[in-house]
Amino acid sequence: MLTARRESVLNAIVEGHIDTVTPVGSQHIAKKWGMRLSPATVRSEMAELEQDGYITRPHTSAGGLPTDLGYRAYVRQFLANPTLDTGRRGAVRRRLLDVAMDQEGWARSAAEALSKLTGSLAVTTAPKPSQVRLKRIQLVPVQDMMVMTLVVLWGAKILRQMLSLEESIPENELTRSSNKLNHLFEGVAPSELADSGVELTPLEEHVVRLVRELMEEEEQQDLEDPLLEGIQQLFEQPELAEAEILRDMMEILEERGRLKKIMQQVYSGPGLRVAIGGEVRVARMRHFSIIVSEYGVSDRMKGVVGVFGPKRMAYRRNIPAVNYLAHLMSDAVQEGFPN
Amino acid sequence: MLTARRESVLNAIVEGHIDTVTPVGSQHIAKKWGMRLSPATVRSEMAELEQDGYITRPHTSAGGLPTDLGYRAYVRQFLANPTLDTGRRGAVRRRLLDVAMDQEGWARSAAEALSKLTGSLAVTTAPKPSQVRLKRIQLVPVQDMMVMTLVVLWGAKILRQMLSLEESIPENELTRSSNKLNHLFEGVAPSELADSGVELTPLEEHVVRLVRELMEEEEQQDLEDPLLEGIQQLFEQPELAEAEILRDMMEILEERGRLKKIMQQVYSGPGLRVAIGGEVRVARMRHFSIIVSEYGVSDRMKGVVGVFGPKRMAYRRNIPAVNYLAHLMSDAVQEGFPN
DNA sequence: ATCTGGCACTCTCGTTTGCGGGGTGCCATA
DNA sequence: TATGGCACCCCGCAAACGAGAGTGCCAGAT
Repeated sequence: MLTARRESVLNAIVEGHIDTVTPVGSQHIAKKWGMRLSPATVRSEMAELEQDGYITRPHTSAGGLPTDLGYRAYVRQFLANPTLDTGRRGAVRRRLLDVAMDQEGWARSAAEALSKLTGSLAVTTAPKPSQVRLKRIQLVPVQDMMVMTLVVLWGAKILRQMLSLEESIPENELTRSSNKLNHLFEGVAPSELADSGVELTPLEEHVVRLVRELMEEEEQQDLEDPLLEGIQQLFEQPELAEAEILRDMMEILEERGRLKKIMQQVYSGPGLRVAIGGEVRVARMRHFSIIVSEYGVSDRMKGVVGVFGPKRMAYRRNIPAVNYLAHLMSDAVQEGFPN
Repeated sequence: MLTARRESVLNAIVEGHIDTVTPVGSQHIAKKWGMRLSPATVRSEMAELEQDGYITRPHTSAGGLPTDLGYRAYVRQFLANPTLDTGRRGAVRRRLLDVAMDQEGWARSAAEALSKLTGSLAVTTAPKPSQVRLKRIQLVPVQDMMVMTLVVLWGAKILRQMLSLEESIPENELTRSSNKLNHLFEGVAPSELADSGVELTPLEEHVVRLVRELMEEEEQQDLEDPLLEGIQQLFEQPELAEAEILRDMMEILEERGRLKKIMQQVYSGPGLRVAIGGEVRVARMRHFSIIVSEYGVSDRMKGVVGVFGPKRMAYRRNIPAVNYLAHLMSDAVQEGFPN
């Protein structure tokens, strides 16, 4: 049973640990408490908390450290109503609605704002339309026998691929082919990108196949690649003195794909989620937590925004911040910006 | 005076330090030497080397450590004729000439190859034409009042920028404007992108101005952004146990621009350069070295390729490797590939 | 004139030892 | 049920110590 008082003790332990990094003992808590409880009483509560799995001790007769479960109980209270204090809102909002940028720039600047707001590593993905549709194909000759295929999709995403030809093809013919394909296939989904009923030249066939492949690949990903902002802040964290933890962090951040996978595992639907340490089944995450929220217009255009840091992060501050940014970004997307 | 024997001792110290990480003492050297010299003799040579600034000692009565000057003298011998043993060449060469990729993919795969070859962090920049010339402008409507401007340059570089309009403009008019501008300005340099003598609509004026700005910005950079491959290898290096060194490294790698600036400072012209520790005037580089070579066709299309690592890196292996890759990449560029 | 062995000395590093302090668990008591 | 008291635990730090690696220098051998 997690009585009210016991929960307060747990809160004190978590927050104590968050700012001191060390295990926190009963005296500390009793003191902070305003002397309404004696250390001895706190100790007995701590014994219960340990029994129930909310805290552990690094060794007998040491202070308490929150377990994942302990953090979870602590975090619960912020998930109920995560609103950011109004003070800091203005600047961020303005920044995000102001400039005309492409999606990636926009998402990056959101990450920057979030990073400033939280003092942690912020992660965003650019908004991605749920349907990949062709906007335009452009064939640009870059050299004899070599053509760059540019594919513009709905939502201003650009794909490109080099294409080497068997024979030289004059520029105006390339233009003609571009136009023809655009006419035939404007707005189609990848699956519709096949039999048009119209005669195609070998080059055009080739291009259609290529574009289809690119679009299918694009279709399989349901998030854009994550953008990180504020890596240096992470390096300030004292836990990284531990070589092993540092290594884990590097492995997670090194390859963008890895972080993306983790976020996908965590967010699963609208609303804000927190994954604490081992809660997400990835070994390297053991010492870290991640707060993730989806943003956008569900089933039309979405992305994710979040904060990554040591388990010992400032949830109290970060959860509302992520939530606020998710709403801001959703609003922007809803109003059709950026797009 | 750096006599032959003294130089050999220096070599032994540097190589000894490279594989043991620790200061290296006279016995070690005498042993490795094949017993042709006694430790005492070596000691007296070391005393001279210290006097002349080629080595230091962490404290009295400790082994020797190469100074930047010491490394410099050591490295000199590899700069004379840096050729890679033929064994490893084939695979790399094939990889680089094989696939049809865009420049960035190509440069990245070169970095990958170099990283594999050296076991270090490899850096490349995609080849960049010395002249920025317009290939094509494309205006793509992404939404009412919002147009994406795509600018394709010679060398298949793509720039893009969102453009918000004052009034809605129908798609076919955008296409017409694209065509008109392409006709007028195909192949021009940024400076020629002004008075065409032809009447332009306000939109077209705006686009021309925008394109010019983008191209001018592009023109100012003489290198593309560096691509890194093999970061994890760096993290294996024992020097990074030192928190301060780790921090320096992060600062250097964190922002691409910083590394780019360092490389620009170092390479300054064709041929291979090595910057050892403090030789390049950047505080964070104190514990690191970088080997850089320009590649490409001078004054037409160039990039750089290099290896970054702790001062204690395997110069003997890395210098020929970088040199080989630079030649390979130059050949490829010369043959007009990639392009 | 150069190299070498010997010797005293220095400095680092790992281990051991002792101790203070923060912390606990338990019990008797208010 | 909460509290104060008390014995005890264990970590972290500092001092002490010895072993080992290495030097500088000198006197003698080549």
